[in-house]
Amino acid sequence: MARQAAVKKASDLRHTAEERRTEVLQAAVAEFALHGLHGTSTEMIARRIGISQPYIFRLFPSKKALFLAAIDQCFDRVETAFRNAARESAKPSESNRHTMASPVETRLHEMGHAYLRLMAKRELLLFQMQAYAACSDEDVRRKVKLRWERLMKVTGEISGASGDALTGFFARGMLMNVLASIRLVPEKSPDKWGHEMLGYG
Amino acid sequence: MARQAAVKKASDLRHTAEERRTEVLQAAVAEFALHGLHGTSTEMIARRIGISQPYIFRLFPSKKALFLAAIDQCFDRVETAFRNAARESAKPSESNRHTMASPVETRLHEMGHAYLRLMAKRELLLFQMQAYAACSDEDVRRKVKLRWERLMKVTGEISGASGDALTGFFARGMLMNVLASIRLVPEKSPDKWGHEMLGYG
DNA sequence: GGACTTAGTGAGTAATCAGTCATAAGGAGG
DNA sequence: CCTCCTTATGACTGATTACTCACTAAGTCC
Repeated sequence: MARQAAVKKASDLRHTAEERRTEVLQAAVAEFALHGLHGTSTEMIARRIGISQPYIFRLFPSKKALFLAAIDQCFDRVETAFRNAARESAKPSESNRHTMASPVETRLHEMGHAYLRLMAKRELLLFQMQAYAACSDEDVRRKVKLRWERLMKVTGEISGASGDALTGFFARGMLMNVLASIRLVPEKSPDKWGHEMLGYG
Repeated sequence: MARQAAVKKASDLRHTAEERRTEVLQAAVAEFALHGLHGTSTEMIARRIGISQPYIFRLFPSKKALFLAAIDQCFDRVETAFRNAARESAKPSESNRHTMASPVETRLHEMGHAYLRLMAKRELLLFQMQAYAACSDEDVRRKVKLRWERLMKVTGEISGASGDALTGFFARGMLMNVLASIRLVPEKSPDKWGHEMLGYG
């Protein structure tokens, strides 16, 4: 509290390199989400957290390496959200006790909601689109492909969903991504829309 | 024919401005598809068709204007393909005479195939992803949103599909876009995959 | 308090960028 | 031949870029 009037730098204190790396990664996701790999300068990322631009290159070997790390972080967050949702839906609760749905359907449905909640912040959503767009770069493509395969595998395992239901699940997710990117949402309330997107239309 | 040994420029002849505009637009789609709005330089576009970079700015007021024109062109191509597919599927043919499907299903199915054929070239596919990614720019977003609304409306009208079937149709399309962008195709043959994507899995 | 490590920066560099402008050059009509 | 319009370019500019490097300063251990 006493620091309040320290005047100068936003980042008064020295942090550990690991803390900084985390900060940079977070800022990178936010900036890359808005302007993409080529549209984002390392200067923009640095300014966002109040460090000097050269310091980025002490923490990450190159801009692309930072972008690749951001991809990993985003897929990690989705994967974690899915795992938590599946674990939650295992125990009976107010959200699923009144349905007649099969456990597989319940789990998928819960995971869909978790995805909606994650994407509501728009940052992950937009970054995802930037990652797909940057796939002409072979390194980016390799990483995104790897994480997609893993995500589909994991999702299938923890939900128990078959190939067809799984395809439908991801298809709806991707449509939602696009429509949310362009802010095109059916006239009805977005909540209802999200609900329908999950297969309850 | 006599010109063959003229040595110097790829574009020997002078063209009309309108012809050039078309060439530039085509080249722009190809380059933007690979490297995005910010990753593509006007120099790259110019080189692709053998004109000087400044001449681009005689034909289009700015790089962004060119990008916006490219968006229109791509949506036009999809829309045309859909219209043709719907018209084709109206008359009985070997591709639909043996099915028990309703006319609406037949039309949607045919339009899905038309989309697959369009996207097979990958150029439109990748450009589409770049357009979505560039939607943090308000002008881009407005244009893409407008064309999406129009495409959904037109698709509904000419196929006769209801809201739900339509959502499923576009959802599958978007999943296909993403999976094709990252070249992630189920183990099975891509043909079969495409077929399943259209709802025959 | 001195030696050493780690966090962090200021100043620079060579390259690339979108966009401007003066001007060349091809072709059509006289 | 000359005139005139359109197509097209070379040379340029000021801004921005990813990335480097020599350096400072904050902690830390003895």
